[in-house]
Amino acid sequence: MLGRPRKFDENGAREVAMQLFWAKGYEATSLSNLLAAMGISKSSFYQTFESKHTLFEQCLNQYRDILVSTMSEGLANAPTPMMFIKHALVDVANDTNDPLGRRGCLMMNTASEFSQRDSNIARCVEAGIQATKDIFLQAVKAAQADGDISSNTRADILADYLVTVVSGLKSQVKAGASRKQIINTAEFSARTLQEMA
Amino acid sequence: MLGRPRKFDENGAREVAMQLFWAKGYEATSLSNLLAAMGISKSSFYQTFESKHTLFEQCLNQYRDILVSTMSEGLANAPTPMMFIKHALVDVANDTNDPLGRRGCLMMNTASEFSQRDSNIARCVEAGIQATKDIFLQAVKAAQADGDISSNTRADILADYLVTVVSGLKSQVKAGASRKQIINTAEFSARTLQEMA
DNA sequence: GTAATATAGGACCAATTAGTCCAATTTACA
DNA sequence: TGTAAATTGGACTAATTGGTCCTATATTAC
Repeated sequence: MLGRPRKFDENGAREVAMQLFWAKGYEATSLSNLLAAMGISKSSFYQTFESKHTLFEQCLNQYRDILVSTMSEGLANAPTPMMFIKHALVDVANDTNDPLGRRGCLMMNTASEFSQRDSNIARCVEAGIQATKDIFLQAVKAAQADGDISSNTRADILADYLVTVVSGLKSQVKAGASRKQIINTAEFSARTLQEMA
Repeated sequence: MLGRPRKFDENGAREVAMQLFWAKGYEATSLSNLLAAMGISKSSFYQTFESKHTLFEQCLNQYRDILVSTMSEGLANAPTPMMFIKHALVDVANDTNDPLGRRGCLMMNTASEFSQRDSNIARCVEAGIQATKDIFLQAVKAAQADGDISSNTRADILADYLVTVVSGLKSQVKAGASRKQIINTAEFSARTLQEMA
């Protein structure tokens, strides 16, 4: 470990970048935006992160990791699997509180921005979605075992359904939906799981 | 009506532009892309459409109009309101057939790209979503009157739910979901409406 | 024929983009 | 003290962006 040590915190800088990409998207986040927010020089940027595109991939992976571990912990710590599921739905309503919450989900935003033109990124997003789906799948199976959800419908179908509804809710928030509306939709969706024959 | 008449079809050119914006998004569609696809010169473009931004707004409105009238006709021509609703859900699966279908919904794409930074566009998108919601609201009320959907849940909540699920399905298609998966989710969602107490 | 308009093409512009490179400086450790 | 590495800042590219403007030409109505 020779030479001058790095002055800024690489992970911290990446976190800042992730927040920016999340709020504005990849293209709309210029290099100048990044440098200003990260508080480093262009030279340091390229030496540390190689390119804007590379940094973005790292941010996307980091977002996925945080999302997956947050959900995993949420499931593990929830009183019941069903309450985890219900919380995952209803909690989206809290995104309506401040403009920052209206950013949507970085993975879905990324799918929207360029799943069509960058197969690398597309695969990354698909893997991320699959990871969240797996957690929902665990939760559904456990809730079915508990009797909170009927076993008449296959767990994997319900997991797909949950991913779809959550991403729909996030989209609606980004498009301007009211808190009340999100709560209503989320609660109804949760009820569908509980009350379906 | 003096002078030389316009050689190209203005509406046709706008339609071509809309398809491009739909597939690639606003920023990623450059002026050169537009000119090439529309088959007109830069001079004609600016004389006819004023600016890229103006043209985009026109395309967005056109998309909304077509969407709304297609849905209205679909509802009017459907054997029953419930079958219209079910079709609206399941039909999303057809978007998985060719890459063109994986473009998602122009209104939701637009919300994702810049609902945060252009309040004009944001209002336009909100109005469009409201318009589709109104059609679902009609359909739900009619289906409730038919007894195909229980009246235990307020119709407007179910309309919000439908908009959310459809936009979630479209997102999933854009993110790479399989046809089978979309069908499963769509059919389950339709069932929730029919079987909820 | 003339006025009015649309056309294509190209010159031009100012701004921005991501990215490279270099020089000067700073900081550590051996 | 010397070497390795990280720092900043600025000069510099090459390309692209949306947009303006001008010229020359074509096509119509009157």
